[in-house]
Amino acid sequence: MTESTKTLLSVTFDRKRLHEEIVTVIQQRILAGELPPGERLPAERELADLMHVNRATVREALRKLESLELVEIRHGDGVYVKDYLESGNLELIRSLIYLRDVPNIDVFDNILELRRLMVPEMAAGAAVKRTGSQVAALEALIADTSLSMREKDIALHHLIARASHNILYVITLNFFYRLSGEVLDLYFNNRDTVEKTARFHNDICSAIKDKKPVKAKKIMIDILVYAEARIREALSRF
Amino acid sequence: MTESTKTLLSVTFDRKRLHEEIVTVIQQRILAGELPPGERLPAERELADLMHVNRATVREALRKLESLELVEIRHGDGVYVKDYLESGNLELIRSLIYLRDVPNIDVFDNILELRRLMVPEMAAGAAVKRTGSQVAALEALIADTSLSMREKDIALHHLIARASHNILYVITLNFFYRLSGEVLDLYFNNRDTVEKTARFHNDICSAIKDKKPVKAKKIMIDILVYAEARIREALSRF
DNA sequence: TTATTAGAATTGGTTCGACCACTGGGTGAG
DNA sequence: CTCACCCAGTGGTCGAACCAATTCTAATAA
Repeated sequence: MTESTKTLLSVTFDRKRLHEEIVTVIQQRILAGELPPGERLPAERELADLMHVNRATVREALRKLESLELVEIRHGDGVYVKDYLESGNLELIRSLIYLRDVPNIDVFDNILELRRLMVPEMAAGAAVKRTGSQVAALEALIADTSLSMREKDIALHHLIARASHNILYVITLNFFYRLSGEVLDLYFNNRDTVEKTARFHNDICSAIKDKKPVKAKKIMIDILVYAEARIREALSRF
Repeated sequence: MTESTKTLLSVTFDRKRLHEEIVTVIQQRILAGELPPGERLPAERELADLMHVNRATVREALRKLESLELVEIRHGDGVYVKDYLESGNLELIRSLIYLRDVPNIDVFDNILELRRLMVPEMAAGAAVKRTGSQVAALEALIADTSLSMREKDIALHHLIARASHNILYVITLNFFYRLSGEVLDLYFNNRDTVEKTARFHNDICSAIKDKKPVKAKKIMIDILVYAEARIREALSRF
């Protein structure tokens, strides 16, 4: 009996591991501003008592909060809240979206904005730097009939990111996709979109193969504009 | 006697906490490809024996590796290596730069490339969305004489990021700065640069105040091009 | 009185040993 | 051969103890 709460955008919160619950509790309080930067958290032993868990469990939670750059742990001193606007990690965005029960649309807009800036540039980079084998991989992917259009689309973006030879594009793109699972379901649940996507795959692949960065960029912008319109449309239904 | 190793770019590795050393060891082996994706790590108890530490310490290390998305921990099963190119975290970039003893210049180029794409766009966004109080904060910062030019520059970029009203710019920019501490020292250790920076601060501030996004973007591109040239110059001396 | 310093109290870091909870695979009943 | 069950292995949590770094306090010396 796994207690799991499914929410919009398919971010699944599995309340199983105890230390994860502790992370959630403290994280939410920090992001909500209840624990302002500079504030000192109760001692580990005290937190353990307060939350009725073992100190080791609290420590594992603190380890996570530390790697999110939400707190700073000082040996012999204590645990202090950091200003996430100055030190925060991209992973925080995920939590920020779900701060309240309702997804935070502003943050989602921020993500789409950044995506629209980066992804076309990434496509242009791929059109310049792609290797022969990367073109082959793209063509093989497009020819593959065993995948759904959604899987294909994600894999294609991943290949393009790698072809751009900039690992930051690869990692950032993964971040975007990790955040938008369920939205993608809505997006590809549409005959028009599937057709358009297939055409897009062929076009972008050709542009990259032919080393036409400007063309690749334009194609990417077009599909993103279309996709964003669809996504906003789907989101507005909530 | 804190054992601390200072390296280029001022990333300081303090080998103090035991669990952090364990993270480093395993992380390096994963990034170096010795532990390929899908590979199963030894059991916690076994790792503890191998590294001559307690299991609790190993667990804290695994917690960190998990939040770096380098491994997946399955209750009752084991710990498995993930493909960091498909799941990795931005924080990984930091480790990737220092995989070998020598900084990885390719990754550094990747960062500069992304910065050059994002920061001008961020400036343009700020010129459109900035509030009155944000302009006031910018002007106050420029007038402040108690800060070094370096501190001012970082603070100014931070303010511009916030004025862009896109939290992803804020967080990504922090990431860039966290990565380039020592390079900035080299950069601002130059009279010409300091003068140019002061002028830049005034120009970009005016453009944002006057709501001239195109102008703000151009100013930002100019200074970035100049800065990159300086940085590469400094780096080439190593 | 003021500055210094030794030590006590606090807090994070690590260790040990035990038990719980989930998984996967093997084993025996049908 | 199939399936249910069980058990060994593995991660998750617990409790208590001790080590190590920091901070605070109060006694001491200038």
